[in-house]
Amino acid sequence: MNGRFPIALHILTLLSKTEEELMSSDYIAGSININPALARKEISNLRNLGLISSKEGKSGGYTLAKAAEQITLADVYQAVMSQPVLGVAKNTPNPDCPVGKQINKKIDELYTDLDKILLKKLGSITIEDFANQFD
Amino acid sequence: MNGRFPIALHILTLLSKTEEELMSSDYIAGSININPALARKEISNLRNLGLISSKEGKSGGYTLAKAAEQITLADVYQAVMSQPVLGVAKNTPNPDCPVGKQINKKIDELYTDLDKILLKKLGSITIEDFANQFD
DNA sequence: TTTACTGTAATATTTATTATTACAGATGAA
DNA sequence: TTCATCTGTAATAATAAATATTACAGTAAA
Repeated sequence: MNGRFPIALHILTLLSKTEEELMSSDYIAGSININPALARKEISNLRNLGLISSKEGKSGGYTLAKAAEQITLADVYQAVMSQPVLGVAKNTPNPDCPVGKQINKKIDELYTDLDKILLKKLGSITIEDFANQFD
Repeated sequence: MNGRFPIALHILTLLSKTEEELMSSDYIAGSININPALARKEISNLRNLGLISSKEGKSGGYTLAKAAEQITLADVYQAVMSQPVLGVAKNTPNPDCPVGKQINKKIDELYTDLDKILLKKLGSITIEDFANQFD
């Protein structure tokens, strides 16, 4: 996984802390300490996935699109992961070698198993759970 | 995780296929289709961890340092992972924000949990198991 | 003493990530 | 109506990480 998971989780946690009022990308970016455009980009992704609502224009900003107890860390994980956790087997091994010939397939199967296990755990933790750890 | 896991797993799987004879880095690199120096670098790491034995000089090469059923994928995982699977929370969030102040710690705790789960699964699969999937 | 290996460092190249800049479009308020 | 403030998004630049390459010293067998 990459640095997007912490960022997405941070964003959603912040939003869960303010029920009604809209939060700006500047504020969010300031809390995470990243560039506002980068924050907006990730928010955009999260919005496309139905996790965040936005309002444009003056005094616009963001809120959660659903209750914090209805968003799990599995949603976050899937939002930011383009590839399986353990990375992709991106070698092109020698097809004349019995091992090389099949190893990518076998590694993919393993990764699928591991992903399932991770998702199960992540699916058991909601944003509400996570956010409740903070003061 | 990065591309090193597939490479290390490939190497150990290959070695498990030849009981006694030594295998050269050229052959190994050829099967994986990577540079021999890169293969030797990973092998060197695996050797330092007691998973591979090597012999220098003419007709030198590599063998497993222990039986394939005594090496698990958790060993491989730990050999190649310097960081937790999900990456490190490497932002330096705003310490004046209650969330920013503590989020790295909380994310680290989560990652530790997830790592444990992955290691449990990986620890249940040996190189022998994995290699037996191949013809 | 030549040949075929490993061991390792130094460096180059490529790829991925992250940051920055810029600006059009939307909305509310003076 | 026009100004200020915000989102949305693209284009680009900068940085960091992964991977590949080259080179060669050291070791051991023949």
